[in-house]
Amino acid sequence: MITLKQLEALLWIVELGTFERAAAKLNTTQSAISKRMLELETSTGIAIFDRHERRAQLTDKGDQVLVLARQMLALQEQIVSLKGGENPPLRRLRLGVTELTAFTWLPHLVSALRLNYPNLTLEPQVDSTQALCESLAEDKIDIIAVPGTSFDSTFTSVPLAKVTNVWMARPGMVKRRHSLKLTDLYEYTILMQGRRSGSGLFLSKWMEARGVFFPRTIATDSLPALAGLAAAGLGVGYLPRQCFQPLFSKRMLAILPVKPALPSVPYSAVYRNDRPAALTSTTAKLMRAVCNFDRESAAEPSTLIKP
Amino acid sequence: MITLKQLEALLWIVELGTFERAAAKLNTTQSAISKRMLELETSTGIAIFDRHERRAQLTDKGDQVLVLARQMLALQEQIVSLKGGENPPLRRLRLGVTELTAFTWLPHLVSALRLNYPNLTLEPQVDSTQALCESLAEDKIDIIAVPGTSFDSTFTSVPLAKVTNVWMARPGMVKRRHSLKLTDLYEYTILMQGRRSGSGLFLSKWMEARGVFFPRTIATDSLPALAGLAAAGLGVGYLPRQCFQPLFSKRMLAILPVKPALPSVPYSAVYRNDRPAALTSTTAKLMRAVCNFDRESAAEPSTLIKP
DNA sequence: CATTCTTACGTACTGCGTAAGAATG
DNA sequence: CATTCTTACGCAGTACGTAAGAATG
Repeated sequence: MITLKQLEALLWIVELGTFERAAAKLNTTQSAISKRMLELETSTGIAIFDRHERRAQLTDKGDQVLVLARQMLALQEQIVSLKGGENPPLRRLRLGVTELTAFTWLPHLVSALRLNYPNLTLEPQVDSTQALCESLAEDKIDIIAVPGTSFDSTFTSVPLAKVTNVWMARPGMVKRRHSLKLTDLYEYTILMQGRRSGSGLFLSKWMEARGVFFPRTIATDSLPALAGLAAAGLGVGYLPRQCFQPLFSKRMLAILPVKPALPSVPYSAVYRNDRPAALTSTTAKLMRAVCNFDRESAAEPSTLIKP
Repeated sequence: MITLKQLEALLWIVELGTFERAAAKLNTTQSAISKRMLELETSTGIAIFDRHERRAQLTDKGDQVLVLARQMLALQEQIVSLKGGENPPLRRLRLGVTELTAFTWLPHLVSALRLNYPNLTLEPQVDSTQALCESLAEDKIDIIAVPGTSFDSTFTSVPLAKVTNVWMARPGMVKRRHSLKLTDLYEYTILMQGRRSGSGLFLSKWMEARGVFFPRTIATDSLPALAGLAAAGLGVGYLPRQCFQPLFSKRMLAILPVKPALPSVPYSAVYRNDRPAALTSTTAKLMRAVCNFDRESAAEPSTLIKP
């Protein structure tokens, strides 16, 4: 096990030239310094000193260790220096969501955040999954809610709800009411999300892997546009069930019983590990709470805007 | 004293939610984990966990500590991973010197480096002190030899020789041969190095501080130009004694016995702390060796070019 | 009352200091 | 022979494990 004491000793040995002087600097004995270095070498398995002369002569690798040791000790000082400094109160949260989220539980989330952090300035941003991920990687955004589950280890991802998509069309447009197969839809124009959207990509891959290729498709990243096209009878849409409940109840769209059902799309909240996570992690928890609540209630989009 | 064990425990507590699970992950007991955290808190003086509920709830500062802890543990892994990797052999050294050095002991240094590192590619660069310091800060150069002694703590500086400047003029140009004062030179045009050069700046400041202002001066950054002007009888030059020995012996320039003597200019070799220093630190030692040798021998510039 | 963190206490062990040993120049 | 790193050995303090206690919901 590497210890900071070992690295500190290494630093002063190099700085002062001998074990003796480093020991004096650290208020201990040469013996202790020597043993710290031996322990450092055995625990890392790296020859740090060139021992064929009895001198504190660094090897090339020891030199590289030294560089990293300096960085670690600098971090240690940073931790200690946190003691004094006051933390500026949380004031800004840049959150990124996809269009689907913006339609459904974003208003809920905003209300919940306002309750928990009255002084918080929210900067929501609606964009494609791809763009959101890039913004997060560039540290231009603090937390995003996107389709997908596995992310780089430099991020933390919290699973949210799964989004269920359904086949829908204008009532009466598709003749047979029961047990449709995917191939039965080949004669229609298929309306679905583009591949820049995470859900669209997820489902496109799933279908490709099973050899399902629709002859005519219209792909857009705008959900309202797709819904409008479907309601206008231009084709069959495969869209998230949750956000079009009002269109179903008004009989402007009907759900088609297609089998097999395509898989539902898992969403995750994702934030960086290398930033303070106090705000982002609680936001992620709030996201999970509000979107699970939503899945059960399935309220109309319009009603969600009220706090 | 902060230990890596403590930080590792902190990481897993946050990752897994409870002390219990962190203990299981680290093959120890909750008790040990609890004590590591208490010790971390007392040693840093920072409240890391919010203790008013019995939960592993980070405070804002604990959150900031976590970010730094992640970085430290990442560095630890980097150190361990050094074990396997082979170090690419040293092959390139970008060294920056001032004009004076280029004239005097740079050839010596190059020979010495060639002896010690036969496969080394040298990239010498001659520029003003200011430009060299900037290049070093931007990591465009590995080591520089410049006037000055105190530098930022992110650099290591090794003292080299002191450069002695002397007043010189064409023989017979200045009437009185003994005990000249600085004010006696006011009637002549003074030839000295510009303020972009470290030595020029150093001496200008020294003279300013003592109220010495020469009415007519010519300042250039080119030493040969100054020497040429002095030899041509255009004025009195204040220039490093070392590099014009041949002009003295050929009676083209004479040293003026001006008192008080201006201070000699200390030179240092400077290199970054945040890069492997194996090559740069030995280069600095070689520099000290060759330039001290030079000060005693005071050989002609032309003879120094031979290895 | 179950979960979860803290405290108490005895133990094992790691790291240290003293002092002697070995290697280098 | 002086300097400098390593080894040996006994000690002390630290960190740990078991087990009980306290606080929370």
